[in-house]
Amino acid sequence: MRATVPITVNGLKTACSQCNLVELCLPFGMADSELSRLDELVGARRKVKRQQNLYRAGDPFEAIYAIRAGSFKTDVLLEDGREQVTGFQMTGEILGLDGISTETHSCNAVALEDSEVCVIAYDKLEQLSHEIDGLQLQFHKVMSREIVRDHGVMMLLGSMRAEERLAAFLLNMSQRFNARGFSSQEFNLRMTREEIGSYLGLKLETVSRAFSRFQEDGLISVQQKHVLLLDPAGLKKLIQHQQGVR
Amino acid sequence: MRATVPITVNGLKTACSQCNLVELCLPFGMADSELSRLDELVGARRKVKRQQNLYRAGDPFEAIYAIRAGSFKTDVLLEDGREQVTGFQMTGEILGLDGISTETHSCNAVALEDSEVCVIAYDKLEQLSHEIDGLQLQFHKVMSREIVRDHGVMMLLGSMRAEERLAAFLLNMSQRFNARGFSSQEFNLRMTREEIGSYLGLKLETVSRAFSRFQEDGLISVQQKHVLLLDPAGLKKLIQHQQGVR
DNA sequence: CAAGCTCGTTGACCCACGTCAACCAAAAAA
DNA sequence: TTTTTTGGTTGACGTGGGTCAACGAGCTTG
Repeated sequence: MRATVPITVNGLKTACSQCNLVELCLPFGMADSELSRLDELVGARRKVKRQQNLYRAGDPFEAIYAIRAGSFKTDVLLEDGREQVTGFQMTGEILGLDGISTETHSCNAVALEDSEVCVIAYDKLEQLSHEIDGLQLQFHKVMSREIVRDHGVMMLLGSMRAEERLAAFLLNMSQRFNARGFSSQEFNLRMTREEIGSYLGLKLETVSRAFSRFQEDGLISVQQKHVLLLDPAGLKKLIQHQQGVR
Repeated sequence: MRATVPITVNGLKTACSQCNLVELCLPFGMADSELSRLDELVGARRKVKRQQNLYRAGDPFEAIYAIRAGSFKTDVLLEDGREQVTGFQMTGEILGLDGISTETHSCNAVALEDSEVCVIAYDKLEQLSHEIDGLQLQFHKVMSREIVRDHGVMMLLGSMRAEERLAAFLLNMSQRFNARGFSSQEFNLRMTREEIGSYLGLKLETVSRAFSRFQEDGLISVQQKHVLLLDPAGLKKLIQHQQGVR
């Protein structure tokens, strides 16, 4: 069992209008005039240390969270202990949408490194959505994007072979690092082989072997969590032209 | 290539307030006073014949759809022709949410039988959500429920073995038929073994074999699309106590 | 009411990935 | 620093489910 309590809430508010993540986050695409009204939306920021939960399955739903710094994984647990990682989230991405439907969170959100989130009280979001036109649309887009992303993961899990899954995963990470101003070729993964495996429906050994295979084939260079994409086009080709199994 | 055009739009409007699907559909949980205002939401109904598309990946997004009668599947296609069924939808369920994020549908929706949907123009929904308090919340819940459902499918695909997947699928269908006033023990599936297989990340032969195995073990009785659940508890146990593979 | 379909079942065989185990490198703790 | 723990790699081997193929039962269409 991991410690759950020691989570710091710090009072210093951040204005969305002055946040450099604005073009990745909930306010993306909103007019400046609307943007300033958003500043009342973020109640507080909250720090979450590595390995700590932002929330757990079963927790009452009160707020959604925008990642200000760091990264998270979300997962679902079966009674018998099996874990399925349902996603990895980076700065600007929104956590907690699963809680709206039953007013109870249905998955766990765990920080992969020391992180910080903006707490967005859901009732305030609802209320402001009535008033600010662009906010409602943006929020709907965020939820819809999550649904589309989930369909992509189903495609991965249901129809692709191990190496295709890992290739798709690496290209996805690359694209997301790039969108955040980091290199698309070189990055450090924040999750373990086991977590990648859980996400991709594979055992950690299979993930490790696929990494090694890619390196042998000159597609990437890996050392532990450090990844260098030498041939992104090659990875893309692997997904499209490889014979599917299932 | 399948015919795409011959889809009937019929003018006769249905009031949500008089629809018997109200407690399964978007308006679920809304006050009567709010409900009557909803009637302006549904523009028209549209019939979709078996095997025809309600919409296709790439179509511009304009509306979401509530299923009035019949059933659908949604799927995603890879360039090389691989298909992943992302869901099966029944009466009262909402289709088209994937389109909001990019204003373009990202999957295909195909009728499994002759069906009928209520067309809900998205701009009208947005507008009414500003005015009717309960509507916004309900819509958010519908989207959130879809996200939670998707996580469940990821669990299936990523962490369960073939027989567990099929057991979970059958119990899910049973529960949904039951919610619609049909028997939870006996029902007719609307999809083929291949479609079930695609949804569950299995080949049709594996699905067929799992059906046969369940029948041998006295858990169900199957003949083609007709299913009789003889021992739902046994199916449940299979999911919880079986050793997971992945 | 045949003649074609499409869909489902079953068997024989095979392979991608899981399992088990040994080992090493990094990171954390002492 | 040394010790311990955690995470990653690699090999040998086993198996769940994929592949290929034959066949039969319902629908559908003429």
